[in-house]
Amino acid sequence: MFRFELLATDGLARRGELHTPHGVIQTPAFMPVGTRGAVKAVTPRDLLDLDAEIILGNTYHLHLRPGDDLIARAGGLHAFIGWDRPILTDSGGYQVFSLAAMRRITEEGAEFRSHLDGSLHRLSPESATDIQAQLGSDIAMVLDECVASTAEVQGVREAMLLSARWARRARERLLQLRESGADGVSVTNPGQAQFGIIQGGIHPDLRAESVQRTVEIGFEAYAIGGLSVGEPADVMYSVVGQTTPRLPHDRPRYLMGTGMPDDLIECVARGIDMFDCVLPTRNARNGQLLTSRGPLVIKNARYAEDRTPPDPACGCYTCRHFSRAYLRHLYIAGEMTAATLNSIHNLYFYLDTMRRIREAIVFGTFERLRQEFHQTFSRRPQQ
RNA sequence: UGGGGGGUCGCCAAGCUGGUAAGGCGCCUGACUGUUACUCAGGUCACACGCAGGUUCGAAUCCUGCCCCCCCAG
Repeated sequence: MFRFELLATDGLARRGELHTPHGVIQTPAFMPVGTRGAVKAVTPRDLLDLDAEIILGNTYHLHLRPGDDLIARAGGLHAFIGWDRPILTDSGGYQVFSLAAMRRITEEGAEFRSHLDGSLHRLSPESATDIQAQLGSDIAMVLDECVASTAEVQGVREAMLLSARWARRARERLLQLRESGADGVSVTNPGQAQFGIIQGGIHPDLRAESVQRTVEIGFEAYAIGGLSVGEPADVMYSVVGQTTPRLPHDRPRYLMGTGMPDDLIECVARGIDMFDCVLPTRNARNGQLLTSRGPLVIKNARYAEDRTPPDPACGCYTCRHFSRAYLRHLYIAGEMTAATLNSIHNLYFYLDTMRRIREAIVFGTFERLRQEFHQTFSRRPQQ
């Protein structure tokens, strides 16, 4: 059911197709994040119009609310949220990191204080796997421990080793579920794939060891976690560049949580096939539009009477119909349509960039696209 | 006309047993990378406290007069 087909390469960049129970994903791919079963501010119809081929959901968040049991009874996450294309569920590993103040880590797993009501919850490699089986996503992630890239080497090493031990348990659990199921666990998507996660911070030797320990377990694909968490961009590129050559050539590589548009190009250039990031949607809600020339802060006063579209080069619904002046007004006035229109634009920009990347790889012009992109795109806000 | 209350930054609002003007909102920037539509960080922000005098070393704070606003009663 799950299958990855490598269609073409251009340098280290790869063009492929990922087959899942709910359809095919063209890679390199960007996956919009829909933590709680919804990509914030947009409708599934918008996502279809944008031609998003896969979205994310989050194990931790959906487990707390509305609960994976409820979702399983509803027929699984796809049925529950009205989205019949592929879904990837993150394991909650990132919440181990982002909710650091509210959790405790042991060999067994992670204990969380719910950010909703303070109640205590446990997430183990096994339960994170069970929860995702009930959600019925097409791709499940193993539970891992993500640490800050600036953490002490020893701590990074321990987290990497723990993540590897957890990965083995998660895999064993999944195989067990595939064999015979388990009491109280509904497997709502028998064709679900499971990705392992490479950790090791910014240390090449730890990354190498993590790859070895994770790959020997055997997963449908491998993700690189623990990046874009504070380290400079060039350090991140370097770690990616040192890690992908060690990963199986015939399996997808998924860089978790990244990034800015130029990050995507640079990491495709280093052999990454899949990305997800909250940046386009979160920043849209905070008034930052990402354009071919760089970030545009739509809330700035300078756009108060600017009747041009956010990005004249963009073909999205927002840019075809609305002016910077109007979008600024919506943002300043606190209209929720601002979040919607901005999110549509940013997602279009990301997805369209991926389309152009895919096309360039096929035509063998990826390097030229990469250079042109850097020539026009600047991380500094522009007008 | 009588009685009561009040006039401090664009708005709201501390201070008013005198000692040399809080804060909030707004506005302007920025941050945001496996997401609480959250939030955070800077900046701007009254040689000035309705007006005019007086007392005092010193007054938004005390005194006098005037102007204006609100409420109640006519």
